[in-house]
Amino acid sequence: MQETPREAAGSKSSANLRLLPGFDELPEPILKELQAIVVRRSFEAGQTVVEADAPSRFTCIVRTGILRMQKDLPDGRQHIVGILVEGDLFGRVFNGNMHFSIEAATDAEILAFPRAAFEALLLRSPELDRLLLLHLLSELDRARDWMIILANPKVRGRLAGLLLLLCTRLQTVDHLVTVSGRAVRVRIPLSRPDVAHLLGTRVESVSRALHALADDGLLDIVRPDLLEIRNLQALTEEAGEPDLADTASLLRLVKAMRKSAD
Amino acid sequence: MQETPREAAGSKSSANLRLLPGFDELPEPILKELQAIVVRRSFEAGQTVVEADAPSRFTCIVRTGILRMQKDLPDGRQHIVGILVEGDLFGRVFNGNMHFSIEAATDAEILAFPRAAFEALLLRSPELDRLLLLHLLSELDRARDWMIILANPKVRGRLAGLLLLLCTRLQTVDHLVTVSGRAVRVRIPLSRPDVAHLLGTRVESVSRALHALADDGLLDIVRPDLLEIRNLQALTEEAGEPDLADTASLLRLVKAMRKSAD
DNA sequence: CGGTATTTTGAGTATCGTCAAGGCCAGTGG
DNA sequence: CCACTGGCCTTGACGATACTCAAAATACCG
Repeated sequence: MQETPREAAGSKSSANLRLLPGFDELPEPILKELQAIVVRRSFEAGQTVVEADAPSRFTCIVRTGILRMQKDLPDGRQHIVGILVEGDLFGRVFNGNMHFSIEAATDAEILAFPRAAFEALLLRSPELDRLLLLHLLSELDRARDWMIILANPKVRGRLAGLLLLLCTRLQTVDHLVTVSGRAVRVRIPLSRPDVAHLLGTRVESVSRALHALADDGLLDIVRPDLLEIRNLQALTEEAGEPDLADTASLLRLVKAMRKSAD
Repeated sequence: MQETPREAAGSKSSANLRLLPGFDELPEPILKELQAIVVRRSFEAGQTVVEADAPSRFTCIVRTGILRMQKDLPDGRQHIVGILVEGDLFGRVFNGNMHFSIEAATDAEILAFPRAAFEALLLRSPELDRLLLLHLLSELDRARDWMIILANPKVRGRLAGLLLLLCTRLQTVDHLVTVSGRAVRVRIPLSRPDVAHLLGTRVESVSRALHALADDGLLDIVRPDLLEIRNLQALTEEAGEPDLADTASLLRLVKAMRKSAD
């Protein structure tokens, strides 16, 4: 929140917190209080949302768009350690600063809760507290899924893992994942350098791996940032991640494909 | 907790919870209640502590030894996604099963809290709840540190990152890290296959990378599992992780080296 | 339609994975 | 006490993969 947001204020009605995952189960008074302190902020692609190691004055939830979580190195390079999408939560609570900076990968809108007020609310509401706890647990699981993807020795495998992750995570987001005919369309909301960095490789290798997958018929490259996955099954095998295959959300995707194919 | 522990019971006096990080700040009555429900369990190296996707009946803290967190694949292979050491916490709370299994990498002792009782306590004690929250946050940070290490394109760099991580994390554990003269001695509590798997590579490459670092004078290999790091600075450069260098704990190490060298 | 940024392709080299053989150490049994 | 054995770690050789640098092609934007 160091940069000046393009648009500052947020009215209570503008952001219906109840629509956020999990928030619909919070008791009415807590929701009201949250509504009272929330501020909506907009960022353009490329803007810095939070600087690393800066005292975090807000706890935030992503409303639209995609953010990049990264570690900045003194020499100017930066390591991407994750992406944040709709419904994701970030910003420290209680103590400590974030060790990572956050940038808008696309134009984005976030809901910010002033930290002090949020923490006070957290202490008073076990439900909110529990919501946060559960969110952190799933976040942790996802970080470990990343580790598995990154531990794949071949770029092809890591790329396949990334694509599957995008399929499962971006399903509910915008129109990034759509099922058309026998294929799944995915729009990749990251530039090639970002993808390369995320996978611990170079743009050239990403390009080659992607085209290799295309040559093998696993997917079509409609545009550099728009793919049509033709063989989800084969992709999970490339990723060496049978577990990603039976993710509930991926199954739903397959079902949607079948239905769409009829 | 699927396997039969070698030793079952645990007396209240046997485990002083106050010694665990953070626990000393809990209010007296909560500590008492925790003492009342805690069970101490021992495992031999190689034993399974928790099976993946099994309903987790305990929330646990590692007391001694080292555990391996891994994802089991249907074909029998397994991906290591992290290690747990003294003071680390594992086991789901509130909902969901762990997606990972946990095995003892060395002989280990854990403190287990029956889940129902622990969760009840969690709801009553904001302090305990907050302790858990903070723990999860730091766990998340560590998972992201892992991602950065794994994103290093070269095995040398990943290995360097692992060694630094071990230096910072195992400092307080057993006698795994000691400062002798101008060097830091590290005992690696993992077999070569485990290290290779963790770094997404093969044992041969680990061996070569390690000996390459030794040839360049960054470290000495006393025994395959016992290293003497001679140039911490150069190692951080290999890891491409300047941030690991100014970790408070690493600085303490350097200071200890200076003092020891005098 | 031109100019810029991004992506792709190409060629050469370094690194890594793979397979196979060799060395080291601890435990076993003569 | 010493040979034998099996597990781990290391070394060597070769092919596959990926990184590097350079150039071309494509997409993007005015």
